[in-house]
Formats: sequence, structure tokens, C-alpha cells
Amino acid sequence: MDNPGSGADLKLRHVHPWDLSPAEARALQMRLAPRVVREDRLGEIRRVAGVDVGFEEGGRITRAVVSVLSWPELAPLEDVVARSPTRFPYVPGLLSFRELPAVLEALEGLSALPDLLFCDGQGIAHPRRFGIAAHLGVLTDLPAIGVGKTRLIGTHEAVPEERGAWRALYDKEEVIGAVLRTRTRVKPVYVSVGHCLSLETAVELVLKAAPRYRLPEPIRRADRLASQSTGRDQVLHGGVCSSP
DNA sequence: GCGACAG
DNA sequence: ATCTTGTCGC
Repeated sequence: MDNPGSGADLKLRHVHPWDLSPAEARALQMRLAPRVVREDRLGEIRRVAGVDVGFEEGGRITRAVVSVLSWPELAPLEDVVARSPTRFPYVPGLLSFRELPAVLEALEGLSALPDLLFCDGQGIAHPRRFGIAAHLGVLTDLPAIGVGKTRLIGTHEAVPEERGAWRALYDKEEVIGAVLRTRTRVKPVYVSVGHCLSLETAVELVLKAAPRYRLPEPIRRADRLASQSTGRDQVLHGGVCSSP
């Protein structure tokens, strides 16, 4: 009947409505934020996934991509693309309500769920400690890490230029994330807890996932399939969905 | 009241 | 995110 013979049956802990007003969305974030687990509760990591979203038709269509890679080799294993009408506008602090519906669809298309998620965006480095990586982690109950290219909130000291150097990201006196240099002399990324891991572990995993470029390999691949496919030229092998 | 503001 | 070309640097 439903997903006959395949699919990564997501058992969403507590499904919730997506068509909300900004005020209702903020209230929901405050209610779910306490469910984020900020300590290490990871099992063996064998497959990791990068999650990213792009837009088509001037934003009317949301295109979510989940790319699964082996760990720690980082070899491509599976890609799933999901496209659906965009229902929520971009509102700083409410990004997950705009992008997660499509992301969940893509996740459901996987042959098997990954052991860890690398999300393009913040985890708890968010006004209400519930950025997109935290939201996705809580809904799927999968370990998740937020990796933002720019800052949403928080302050921090200057980060040394060497790869591996990082400084805590603060909101008042609270540490909400890390500003990490993944490449020497290259702009740092904003790492924060998404779910089921500590900040220290998140930093360690991001460094291992980004051995050569600024962003973790899983995110780079998902990003390429989500955006670069519409604007720039795309020269890959596989078909439309699921293929390395 | 005036800025800041993930993707 | 997206609209958009070439250009400077390692």
C-alpha cells in the first residue's frame, strides 16, 4: 500500500502542522526546543547525509536534496531529490518551516536512513535554540549537525587562520555554537548542535567531513544537486533520482 | 525607535 | 535562496 518494498520509513516522533502563521511557528519552536538532545548519543557511524535546498520557478518550487555518503570514506552512495510547491516565505528564524516539508519528502525516498545529518543552516545557534538542523533532528530523531555559511545570531572572538581553529559562539553568556575554520585563511563556518551530539563532537565531525573544502562533503554534494542544477551547468552521470 | 537577520 | 560575467588569486 504505502512504500511497498522500499523506503526509509521515517517515524516522525510528533508530526505537526506546517501551514502556520509566523507567530504560531515561533510558539511551536519554543515548545519543541526542549526536546533537542545536546549530548552525545550516537551509534556507529557508517553513512552520513548532507541536506540542502534550492528553489526553482522564482521560488515557487522548493527542491530538497539528501545526499548519502559512506563514512569515513565520504564516497557517494545515494541521492534523493524532492520537489514541491513552496508554502512558506523566508523569514529569519523560521527557515525550517519553509524548507523542511520538502526535506522530509526527500528523506522518505531514501533506501535506508543515514546515521548522521549535516544540515545547511543553524542548529541551536538560533534565537529560540531551534534552527533547521535542530528541528530536523528532533522530528527524525537522527543525530544532526547545523553548518551555516553565515551567522544568524551570536558573537565571538576572532578565529585563528589555521584549519581546525575555532571559537565559541555566544548569545549573552551562553555557548550556542562554534565558529570553525575548516580551511586555512578561508572564511569560517558556523557549527552548532542539531541533535544527539555535543558541540565538541559536532566540530570534530565537521572537520572530518570537510577534509579539503570549506563545507562538509555531504553538504557540498547536496548543494550542487539542489542549486547548481538549475543555474549552472550540470555534468553528472546518474538519472533523475537515487544514484551516485 | 533603530539595526540585524540561516537560506 | 535567486537574478547574473568576468575576474583576481592560490
